[in-house]
Amino acid sequence: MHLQKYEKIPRATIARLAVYVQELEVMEQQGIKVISSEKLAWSCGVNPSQIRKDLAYFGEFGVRGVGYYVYELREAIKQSLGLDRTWNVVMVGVGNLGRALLRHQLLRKRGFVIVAAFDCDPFKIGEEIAGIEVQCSSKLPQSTIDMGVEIGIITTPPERAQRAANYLIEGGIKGIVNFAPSRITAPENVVVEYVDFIHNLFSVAFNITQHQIKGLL
Amino acid sequence: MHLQKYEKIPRATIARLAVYVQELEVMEQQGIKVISSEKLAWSCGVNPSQIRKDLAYFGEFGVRGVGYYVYELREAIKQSLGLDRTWNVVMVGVGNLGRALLRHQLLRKRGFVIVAAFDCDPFKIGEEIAGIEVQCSSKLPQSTIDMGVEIGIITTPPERAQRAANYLIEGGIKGIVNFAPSRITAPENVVVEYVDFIHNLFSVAFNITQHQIKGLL
DNA sequence: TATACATTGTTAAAAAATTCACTATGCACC
DNA sequence: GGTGCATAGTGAATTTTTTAACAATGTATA
Repeated sequence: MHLQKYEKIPRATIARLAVYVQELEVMEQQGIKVISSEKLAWSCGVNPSQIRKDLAYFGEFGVRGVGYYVYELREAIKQSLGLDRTWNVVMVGVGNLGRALLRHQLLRKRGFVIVAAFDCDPFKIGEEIAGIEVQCSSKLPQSTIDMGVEIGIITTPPERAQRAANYLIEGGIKGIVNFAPSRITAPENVVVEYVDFIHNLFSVAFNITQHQIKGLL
Repeated sequence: MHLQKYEKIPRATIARLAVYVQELEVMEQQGIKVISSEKLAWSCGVNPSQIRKDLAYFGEFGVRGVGYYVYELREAIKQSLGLDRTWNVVMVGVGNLGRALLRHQLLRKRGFVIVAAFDCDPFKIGEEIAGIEVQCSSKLPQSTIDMGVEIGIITTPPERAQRAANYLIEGGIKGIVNFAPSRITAPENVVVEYVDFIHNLFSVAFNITQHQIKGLL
């Protein structure tokens, strides 16, 4: 096992590594066996040094004068990110987005297996989606403890996100991905990550506006 | 209208401004009229200076010794981001995620109105979701031109993302939000933004692993 | 009107991230 | 085995972003 240099790794590096994995998989499917940092950089839209630096946090994976072996690099990155295993996930809040995620194939393909789904709406409880039966939220803490679940996904409306988080925390969860557009508070030892694609729409809207302003100057 | 100082604005600032808007709305609902950068910072999980700096890119919105008027600040930020209008959006790819977004209320609430949806699957064409009829992708370029659409959302499988992008570009779109896990190429004048929540799961998984390693040391 | 206080706006310092430039090294071919 | 070439790894320089510190200024009170 490659031993990571003990140094704080930038958040941005983690995000990029995920992109590298993605692109390496595409290359693998295309039958490409070896890739240089320059070509990989080009297809990921980053600088080649950036890639080499990002990888350097975790070890040496390339061959000088040659490049990186696609398969090996991908595996090495996945291992570095802790993705050489599967993670059990529970979901709280079975609305439109929740359903879409439950049915989403890619999650499982990436090693994230949704093992249970919870909602507080009596009309939803008992419903089966993608082979998973929706359970009452009050059962959440005990279930996650029993099943040894480590990650929770929140897809409730924003006003119920904190309550969902509390259930998850009570259930001994270690990390939360919050899709609800609201901040939540959690103890230090619980990792919280926010997903909000409205931000990306904001960003696009802003950049379009900027482009137009620049065009006028 | 507040004139933005002509200076490049960090991407991270834009993302944070979106968070500020979110939290300001929560505060407004709670009847809070005035807020200091310190309190807002606390609830957004950032540093107070950060907030003041972020806002300074766009103008002066606060009152020294008092703070910021919640309503005014929110409006000012929205205006700064180009969100004091509605944006017409089209969607390409009506799978699970696409359907969820079509039914999502928050998009419209934020001023992003999905005016048309396209898919290349004959079984989906003609279907109506949330009041929008799915059309054949080949009609996309002409439709977006006719409707004056500026933003396109791609929710196709990754292998069809580039084709979707090409249609959108042909249709004179100005910005793309790509939910498919694959990079796309577009001309300079088209803004592209990627959304991939798998990254966030990766990040959580990684951080959990790190926590545990740190715990062992 | 002056004084105290709170909090912004802003400049300077610090920290972090990115990019550059160069060194080291593996491979292919002679 | 030696030479040339390509490309990874890395330390230094640069750029960007964040944080801290403080000066400016509006409000409230006497």
